[in-house]
Amino acid sequence: MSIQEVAKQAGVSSATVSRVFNLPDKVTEATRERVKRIAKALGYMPNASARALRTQRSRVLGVVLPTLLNPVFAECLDGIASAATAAGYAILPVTTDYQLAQEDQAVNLLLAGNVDGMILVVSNPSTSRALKRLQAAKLPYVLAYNRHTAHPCVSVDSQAAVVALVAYLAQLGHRRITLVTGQLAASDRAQQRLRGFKKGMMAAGLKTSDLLEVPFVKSAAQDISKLLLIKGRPTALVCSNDLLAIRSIRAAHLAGLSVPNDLSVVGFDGISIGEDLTPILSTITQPNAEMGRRATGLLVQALAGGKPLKPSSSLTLEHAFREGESCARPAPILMEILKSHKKI
Amino acid sequence: MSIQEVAKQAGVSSATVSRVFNLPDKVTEATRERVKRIAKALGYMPNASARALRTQRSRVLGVVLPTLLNPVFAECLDGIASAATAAGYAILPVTTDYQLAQEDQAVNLLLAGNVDGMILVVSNPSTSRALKRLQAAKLPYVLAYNRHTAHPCVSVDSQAAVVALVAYLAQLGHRRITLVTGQLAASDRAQQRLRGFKKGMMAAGLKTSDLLEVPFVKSAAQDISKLLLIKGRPTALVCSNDLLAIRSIRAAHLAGLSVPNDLSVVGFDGISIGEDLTPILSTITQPNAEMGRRATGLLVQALAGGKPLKPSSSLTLEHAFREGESCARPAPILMEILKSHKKI
DNA sequence: CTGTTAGCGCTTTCAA
DNA sequence: TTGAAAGCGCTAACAG
Repeated sequence: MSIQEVAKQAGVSSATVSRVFNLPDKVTEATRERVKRIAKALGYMPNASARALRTQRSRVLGVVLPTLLNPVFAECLDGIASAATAAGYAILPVTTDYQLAQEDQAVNLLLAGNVDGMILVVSNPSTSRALKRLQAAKLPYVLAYNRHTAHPCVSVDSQAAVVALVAYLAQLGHRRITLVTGQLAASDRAQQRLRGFKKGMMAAGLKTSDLLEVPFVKSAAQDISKLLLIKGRPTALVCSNDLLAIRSIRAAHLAGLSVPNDLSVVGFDGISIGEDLTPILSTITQPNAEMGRRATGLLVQALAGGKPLKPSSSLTLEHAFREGESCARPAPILMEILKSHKKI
Repeated sequence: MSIQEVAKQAGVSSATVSRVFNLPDKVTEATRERVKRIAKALGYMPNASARALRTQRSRVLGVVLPTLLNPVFAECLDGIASAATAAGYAILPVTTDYQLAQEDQAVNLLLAGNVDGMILVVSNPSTSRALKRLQAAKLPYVLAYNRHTAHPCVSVDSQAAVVALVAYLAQLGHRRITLVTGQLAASDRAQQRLRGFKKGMMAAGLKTSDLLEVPFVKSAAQDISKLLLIKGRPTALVCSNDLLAIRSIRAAHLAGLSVPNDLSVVGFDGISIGEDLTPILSTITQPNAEMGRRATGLLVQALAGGKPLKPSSSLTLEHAFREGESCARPAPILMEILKSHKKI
């Protein structure tokens, strides 16, 4: 079903049919209606490839994400998808599994796919070769979650969030707080959160060396539970993301500790499932879907204007602390015991 | 960077350049290498739209899913994405939020997007208008999760799984088992699981009327907890999906019951996060990523053969029961109390 | 307001 | 083995 067929049936030229769909004002109402009717009857749908070839714009947005298995990114993609659809764009998502090599491949794939622009979450904007390629290709793009002065980003201020969180925990009475993080090298977010943690600990006058890097997802709960079995164990865990927080709660269980009575656990991300858990996950929430929507909005706007997206158009969205049920004041008795251990 | 440019620089015709990439055997090694070298130096990438227009195949697969917010489908999409990429296809996902109207729209959108085929999870294959359209358009497609003799499907035998599950619970000693389900009308899976439940209860000689339909996600935990506060409450909950199971565990908590001591909760889906929870979710697991991969494989194969995908090529994948920690033998004392309540 | 026409970049006969 | 040329379906000057 091509435009020619419709034109023939309607007794007009293909140009007129094209106008009916793209510049309806430039066609008489009479012909417009007739053409529409016939097009509909024939089930005509414009050929996207032909249109893209002719206009040099595919109306497709590439999306590069670490994984869909972490609900953070699934939620974000959901936001991207809805905003893109609303703006008349299709999306073409690719995952990288946090691997730099795959990041490169992903960008290549999308470049080859003629996308008009890209939304991406990279490991680290400073070192990403994929980003360099993108800039070389002069393709409009926007980063999500990443935060870097040299790139247009939509993100939250993770560092400030964690600073405030540590202050809150300290104020609750926690003195032994450990940061549980995934591979620091794999994510600038993890690094920012670490900086926030150090800063917060310093500000609270607490020693800041308590950090547990959990590189392997599989053994995370075991690794964390080991930490909880030692004398002078932490009374609170600040987890770099919600998935780690969930595993930390499991680790507490494995170590025979109850959350939040024996151990406070706080996450970061605000994945929606956290609200349904028992205990409800205490966490710093990010507006994940909104993050995707805003990133998409920025990109679509840039595309419409034909302008390159400037780093100065970066957006910092609001985060929030969700109290939840996995975080509490440390039990006074527990504090005494731990203190005495310290003295030994 | 067009093929013409490469041709000119290499001193050959565009046809030869095209052959170098598509039919390399039909070109002398010498020219092949030279063209490749120059193409690489120029950063040439074939234009996907032009190729699609010319060949009438976009190498894009449409994907229609209810939502990305349920990890089941995120996991499945992950499988689809990896299989599609491996086969040289891009994917174009659209979500329907379980709405029939959006299902229609989604299919239209993808049809307009010139996809070569579609993988979809619909509400109900029997009644789906979207599927009719697809068939009318003669576009190859395959359903995932859905199960219907008139369509090519990749699924698990939910009904049999639940029959076996109920038998297992009965054998553990449970007599009061309630099925917790989402909107039955919105999903054929829910209906199949219900059938399995009824069949299983019947086989175990238990009364089968215990069913709780929870239409609103928001209030799910509250709704379920009400059920748990009545006299003669169930000792086991069979949940139609893992998200409901998670909310049921919360409901138990709200009702002051502990899982699995006071109440057994079993889910359905096998979302990966279930293994990290405390208690580990007892559930019937489906191979979600594999489901996506197999569906993609079937579709890609059909596309390669130029054959329509027949219902007879449907695949039933293996499900399994994951014991987990949210399911146990009912406490004997509890049974006594409940029995006495029944007598009152 | 409408039609004619050129051509987007690629693949694929057909000839050489 | 390679090249010439047509044409996929559409849009956008340009002319009328």
